[in-house]
Amino acid sequence: MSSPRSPNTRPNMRSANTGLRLDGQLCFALYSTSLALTRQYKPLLEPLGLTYPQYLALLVLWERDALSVSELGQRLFLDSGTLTPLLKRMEAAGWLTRTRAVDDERRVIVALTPAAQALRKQAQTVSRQLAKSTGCSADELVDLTRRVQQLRSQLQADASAQ
Amino acid sequence: MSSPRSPNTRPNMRSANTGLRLDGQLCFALYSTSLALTRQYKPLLEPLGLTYPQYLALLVLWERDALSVSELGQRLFLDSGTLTPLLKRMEAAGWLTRTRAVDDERRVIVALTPAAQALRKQAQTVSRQLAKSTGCSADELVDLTRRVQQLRSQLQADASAQ
DNA sequence: CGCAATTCAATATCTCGCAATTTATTACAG
DNA sequence: CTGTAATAAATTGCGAGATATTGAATTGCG
Repeated sequence: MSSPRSPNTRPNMRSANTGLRLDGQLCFALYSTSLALTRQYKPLLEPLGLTYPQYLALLVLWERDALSVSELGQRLFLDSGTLTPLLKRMEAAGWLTRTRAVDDERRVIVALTPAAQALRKQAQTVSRQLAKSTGCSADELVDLTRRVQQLRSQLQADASAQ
Repeated sequence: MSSPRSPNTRPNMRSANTGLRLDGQLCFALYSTSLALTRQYKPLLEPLGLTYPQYLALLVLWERDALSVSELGQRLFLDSGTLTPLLKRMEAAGWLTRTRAVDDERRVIVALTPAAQALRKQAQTVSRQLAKSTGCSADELVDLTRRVQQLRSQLQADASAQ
């Protein structure tokens, strides 16, 4: 298979359509790499009975359990309309419980079951395999992560500024 | 906040859950940033009658028109099962035509309509606005793009190696 | 009490990926 | 050649995700 990198990609010379190409490459790079990462996770998570967004939700809840839907959404940058069906599937699979808060019945508290807590160790194996797939050193991963996070912050600051 | 050693982020020494946290941050950073970018594009693309993946397909076709479905899929890293309904919607919207190749009737050739070609100029406006939203310099964008692309290549090399 | 804000749920549309199917082409055995 | 098997390309169906819109229940405050 030939490399997907197009031979006429020259970031140094700036032609008239630089703006379109440049942004095209950045948005597309993030998009396609995120999808590639999802594909990479899939076979690792499948034996555990998890999808990739479900795994991300567990990552959050392993660090801080018993969050409300909106608190979880803040950490995942996802809407409640996205989370509700996802959490229902996870509840049906036995990973968590959804109960109304006693002090405020509008809030739904999401709490992990013992099964989900026991899963944490296996997830470490998954994450180690993934880190290997990236072929990057720990320092490279940290640096890249920080840059991408910074970009996300910028985008959100810009979005809320409007 | 640009000190080389952030005080609350210590990637080098860590306890047992290092791998899990590290990878969690990278995969999640890419995932959430890609979604944030999609959200940023949405209001800009909506008046044009385009979704984000449709815009990406146009980016490819503006550079090289008259591709087959699988060739387009190779450039977008997407399956034909994903592209077929997307392309049908774009055909219904009048952006492109889908015709069987005369020399090999298995292949479906996707070609832009004049309307889609005329859209290219407006898309440059969109991309300029986006570049502004990132708050990054052109050099920063180029560098970040290259790193993310490299990560994608690594992931795919690893995936096909299995 | 009445009204606005908050929180989640229900619905509809568009993506994504995989597996199974259909249709076309190619290879090959006879 | 010819018929059949293998291969290739696209489509279809299914389950899961994201998003926006709408709506309903709850809370808080004037």
